[in-house]
Amino acid sequence: MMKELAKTYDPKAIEDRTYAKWMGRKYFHAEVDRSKKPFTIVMPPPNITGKLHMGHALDNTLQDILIRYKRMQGYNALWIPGTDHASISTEVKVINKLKEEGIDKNELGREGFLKRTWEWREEYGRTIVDQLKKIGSSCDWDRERFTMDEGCSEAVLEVFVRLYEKGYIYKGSRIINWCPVCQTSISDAEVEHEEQAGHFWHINYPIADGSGYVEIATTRPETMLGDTAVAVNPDDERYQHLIGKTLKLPLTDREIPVIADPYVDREFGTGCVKITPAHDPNDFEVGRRHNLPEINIMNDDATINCPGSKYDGMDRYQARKAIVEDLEAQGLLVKVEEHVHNVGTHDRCGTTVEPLIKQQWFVKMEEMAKPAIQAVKNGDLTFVPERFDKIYLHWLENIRDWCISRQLWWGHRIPAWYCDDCQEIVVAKTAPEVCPKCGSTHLTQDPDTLDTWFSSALWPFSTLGWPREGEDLDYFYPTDVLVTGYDIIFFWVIRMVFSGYEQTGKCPFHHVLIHGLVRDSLGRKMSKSLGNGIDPLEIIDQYGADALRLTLVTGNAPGNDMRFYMERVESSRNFANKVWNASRFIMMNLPESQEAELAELDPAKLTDADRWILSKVNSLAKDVTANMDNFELGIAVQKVYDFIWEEFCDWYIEMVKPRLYNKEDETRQAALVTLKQVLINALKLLHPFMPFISEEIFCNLSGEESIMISSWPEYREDWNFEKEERAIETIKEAVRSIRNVRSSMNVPNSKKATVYVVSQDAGVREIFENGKVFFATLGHAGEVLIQADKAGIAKDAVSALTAAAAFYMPLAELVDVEKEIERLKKEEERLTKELARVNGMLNNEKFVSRAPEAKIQEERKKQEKYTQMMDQVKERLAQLGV
RNA sequence: GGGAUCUUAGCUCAGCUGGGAGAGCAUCUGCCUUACAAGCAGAGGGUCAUAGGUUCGAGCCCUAUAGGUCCCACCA
Repeated sequence: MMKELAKTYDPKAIEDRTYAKWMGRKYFHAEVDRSKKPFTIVMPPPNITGKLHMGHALDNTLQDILIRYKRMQGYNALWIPGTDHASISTEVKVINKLKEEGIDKNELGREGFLKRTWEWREEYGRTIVDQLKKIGSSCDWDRERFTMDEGCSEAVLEVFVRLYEKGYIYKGSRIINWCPVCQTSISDAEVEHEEQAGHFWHINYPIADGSGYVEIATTRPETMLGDTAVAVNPDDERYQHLIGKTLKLPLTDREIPVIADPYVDREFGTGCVKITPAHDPNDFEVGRRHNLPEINIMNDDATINCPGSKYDGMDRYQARKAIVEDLEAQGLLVKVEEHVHNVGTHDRCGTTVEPLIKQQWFVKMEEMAKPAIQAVKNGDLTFVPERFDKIYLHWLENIRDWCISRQLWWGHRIPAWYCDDCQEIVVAKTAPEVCPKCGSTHLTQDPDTLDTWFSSALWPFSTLGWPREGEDLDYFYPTDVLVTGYDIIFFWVIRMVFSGYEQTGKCPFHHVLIHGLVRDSLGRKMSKSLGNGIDPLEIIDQYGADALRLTLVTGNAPGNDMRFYMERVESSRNFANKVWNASRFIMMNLPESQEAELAELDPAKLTDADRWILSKVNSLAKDVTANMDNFELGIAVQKVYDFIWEEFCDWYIEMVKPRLYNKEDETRQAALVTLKQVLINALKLLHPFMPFISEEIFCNLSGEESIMISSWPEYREDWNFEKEERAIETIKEAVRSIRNVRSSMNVPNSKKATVYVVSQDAGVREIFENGKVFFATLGHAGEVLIQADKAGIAKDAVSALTAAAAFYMPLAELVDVEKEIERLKKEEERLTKELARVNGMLNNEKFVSRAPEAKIQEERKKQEKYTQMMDQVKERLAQLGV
């Protein structure tokens, strides 16, 4: 009985079953094993805010490729999966969900809200895990983690306390970015600058002594309610007389001084700047330098806080309008200019952020940034592609303190307690019983939680058991590669690096493989609001996970964005089908009873074709391995693709068919063994990219347990057959040339022609003698006659010429002499050009004296070849009377 | 304002350290050849954005210019 496979590849019938098999056999699980080298990847934990999108599919496909490759190479490969609590994003989602139920967050209270959020987490965390499994991720689910699980939370507390004790975490009243909608502080990294068309309002501030006005310009007139000075440049001769004078702040009854500060750019605007320390980061600095009062004029929801004024309680934009109108009414509005400026918005909700002065917790960055900068400079940490070095370094070299407290409930609560009696601050991993200063038992924990990235920053080691010492940490840490998108280098990669150095003394990973965004076919970001997102699961459902993975990993360079086309998925699916059918063909021919005998490959019985394809798959393994090691995954899989489709299917399988069909052929066994060997090796090289189909075929074919625990093909000297490679390439060229001629003459395949092969070179004749059969099967030849001269060949035979030989086919009734002359002329033209190029190079003394010897030899060979071909063409043309 | 990146076949993109321009899709012409029509065989199609430079040799390195995309930045 022959093995029968379905005619087309059906991923659905295979994928879930295969994944379940892998899980059942614990192939993804890794334990400390000192006899093997570890290879570790931590998964960037997807947010539990919803479903996986195409970006996740890409990110995890890349990681899975690397981890499967290393596992096959014999490493103890560990890929740690997990999810992120994503504090603010999740909190917003849950709030919205509650809203739909008519529940307000505050009604529920902190406890109740957290309970609901944990329920949310259970549900979405599970969905995400299921989706990761669907794409074939071979991560160790026994080690699945969550940023708010017990271990990660302990790590967070430990780090917070350590940094606090070291003075690296402090609480302070500083200007921070405030989101009036989310009602929380956010870090600099979370502010997105957006160019907006606005106005530049020029306003006169009257000088208190009545001697005139000072004209200032502002884009945010409402903030004038909080002005506490007007600044000019100390060197600005225009305004020397104003320094020290007092101005009447319009719309208020306050008077403010004119101060001199080098921050002011004399060239910009009027050269006079209103200073609002409580609502602008620059003004804040100026204010602190000059001990100016900081007047907060805004509530947390961005309404005006100005008791007693008509603007009190107004929304910020409403107030802006009212203030401009009032100034105009008083004749103080000088002019209004159109002005495009950058406005900071909150990356989660798009709301314009307000700089506000608040008590917050900060991480001092200066010291911790140093080793992270060094890491890239001394090569301990490399980015792929390299250009991201600069982005990383630039950010770190200009880093500012990190605001880590958030006015949210979902997240790690800040481990700080305040004594109700003496206001002492106690920072500790567990709640203190009494105040260490006054002994009071009335202590209240800080209500705030930590920035979600505070816990993600510890992910590479918290997931391995840190802060507890242990075998896992010792063995698997530091990890090897981090795979992530360029969009979170600032948020995450940088923070992991400095945290890794600070807490463990080591860089948490050696390489960062950066990928871009998956965009829609028009190049737009996939987004909910546009509705242009493509669900990876739908693609898997329709085309299979392997097709999706292949699509995501090909046709784009690392770090670049890619467009997602259905046509590309289809072409990936077609490749899967090709692999499937090639395998089906081979298995149909394998006799089940003799499988055991097939295992061994007897070099003595191999034909040129066998050796050629073995040699090809051998160098393929070498090339692909090199590409994998350089993280050139797209190039690697492209080579496997080309090999399987072109060399193996279109050439080798076609060449081998006559031997298979003839049961008496004494090289039949060798062909079968070679087919099987080459296919197995190709499947192994393909496995990291297309795990399901490669597993299914491999197991059917080899009877072995699983391809994912088989060994990665290595280059072997005994499969290096240069002579046979050349022989088969010569034959391929001949076949192509014959096909070409037949096609241009519209000779139907059914018309078999006698082929005369003419070459004066005995070695060449031998090659063709050995490959005679290929003219019949691949070139639709009848009889094949190999000879040293043109004896017996009809004058009107059609010719096909290659460098090695000339081929003549007497197709008298079909010959179109005009056409053949035309073809030969074209060839002559081409050869003339080629010869001109080669001769130009070789006649150039400078080339001959300076180019490497190998290159010169190469060109000489070409010169010889083209000259030969040219002679043949000329001879043939002469024969035809031209 | 600073920086990165891109400009290659009709479309989308590859092209690793400089040594004769590639793929997929699309187009055209033949083929249901007993693994595959999700296939096979063939063909057409590109002064590699522009201008200089380095080099024996440039899609690749350098400089400038134009256009696109993105990131960073406290010019009110």
